[in-house]
Amino acid sequence: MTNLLDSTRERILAAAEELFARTGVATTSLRAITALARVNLAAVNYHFGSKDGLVEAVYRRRLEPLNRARLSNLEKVEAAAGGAPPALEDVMEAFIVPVVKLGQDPAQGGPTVMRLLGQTHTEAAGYFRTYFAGEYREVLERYQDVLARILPDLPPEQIKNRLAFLVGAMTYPIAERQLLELLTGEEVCRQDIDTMMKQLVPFAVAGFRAPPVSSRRKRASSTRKKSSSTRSRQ
Amino acid sequence: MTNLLDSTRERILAAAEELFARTGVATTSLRAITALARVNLAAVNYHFGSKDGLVEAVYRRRLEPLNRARLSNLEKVEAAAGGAPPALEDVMEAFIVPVVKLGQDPAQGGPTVMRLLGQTHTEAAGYFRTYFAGEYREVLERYQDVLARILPDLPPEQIKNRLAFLVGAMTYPIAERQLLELLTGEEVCRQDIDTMMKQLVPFAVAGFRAPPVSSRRKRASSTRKKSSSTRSRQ
DNA sequence: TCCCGTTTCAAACAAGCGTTTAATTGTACG
DNA sequence: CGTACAATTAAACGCTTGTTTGAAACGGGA
Repeated sequence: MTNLLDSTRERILAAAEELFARTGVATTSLRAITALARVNLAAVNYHFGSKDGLVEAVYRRRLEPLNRARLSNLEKVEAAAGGAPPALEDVMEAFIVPVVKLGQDPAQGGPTVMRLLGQTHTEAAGYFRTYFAGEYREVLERYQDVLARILPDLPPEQIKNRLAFLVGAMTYPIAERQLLELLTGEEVCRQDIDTMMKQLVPFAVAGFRAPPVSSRRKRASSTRKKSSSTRSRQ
Repeated sequence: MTNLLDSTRERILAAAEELFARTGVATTSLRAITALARVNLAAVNYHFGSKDGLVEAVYRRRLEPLNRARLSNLEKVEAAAGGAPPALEDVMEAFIVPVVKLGQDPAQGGPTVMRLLGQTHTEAAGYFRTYFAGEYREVLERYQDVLARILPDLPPEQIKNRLAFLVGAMTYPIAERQLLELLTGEEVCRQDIDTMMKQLVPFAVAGFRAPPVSSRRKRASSTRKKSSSTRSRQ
């Protein structure tokens, strides 16, 4: 049967993860993967059936623990709060911190896997849709429910939107770390992603606490006076 | 010389934009593009030199006006404020609204181009790095300077980080609209992207106004050991 | 030892890719 | 008209892609 270390299978997964994270799924050939893994080309089809099967395996290995951690973190936060709505900041951390830990722990993939996750919602969107949408949806719905209790004045669809903002704010800097370097100078990159993700917590907390956007009137007064310009053309 | 309507060139651009937005650059073949444009295969290399040249042309056509609008919007906001720091909300709108307008105006590309832009920072990152990094960087630096004046207590690197959060929060829902549908139900998609982007403004305003994260004291690490005390703020 | 299922291997496969060629058509101008 | 240049076309180029094949090597149980 399969060895516990299963060198071939594991090395294919590691090499594929590395290359997928670096240059994307579509542009990574099986030959590049098997060369890096120092394994025969046919081994991929033998162990994973197809390239698609390999892609699914690569992502599943990382996404499942991540989603499990997010759910269990949320349960803990709720349990600690008793029956009352938990603190918004705790909920944000329950969602964000598992990603930070993923990036910190080489056994879970380390920095490489962060870039891999960043591609989940773009390059690998097809596979994601096919294989993981259900599980991820469950996670988001759970968080949405809790957030609705914390922010009873915020309409459900605005909660959903802000959750999407949060996912984007988390995903983009992870995926585009090196691009960010070009765009904003080196300082963003000299600090590690962990620091950045921790700074995301107060940003998201404040964003969620922003007053609801009233649907009939275009804008209600924000937290501060807003004078000056009428809305000018583009 | 080139015709003003230049049917061949324009139809290649339109078809490529459509397919790039739908399935990405790497997985879109020149044959698929020319078939959709009902144009000969060799026309791409004749008019654009290579596939890379086509990719650059497709993105340049949309990115240049977008960045120009963001810069001129910012100038207007600053001019309207006189010498004083402009309102944060105006600055956020100056950054976000051009994207909304892009999605509303079919002449500028409409919804298709929104998905295209969503891929800018992932799939097309290579081309982006090569051709557009400089221009985009200039835009971000200008905004960063203005934000530094509005939020003097926020360290520059945290401004950069929050700008990255903003870009992500804007990019992701645009790029992954259909994925969002699967994840959070249909409501997110029944409303249009424009509404969503407008809701992003107060979210981002509040996020930027969040107090700076002090660098020396680091938060207790995990969700496990943490009192769920409400953080006083706002 | 032999056997048998599992795993590895080199080689080849058809299909699709971006690009190039050389010939043809279209079109404006002297 | 005829010439010159721009644009289009069908066909082919060489190369890479994911996948399959059939044989070789491995590794414990009888």
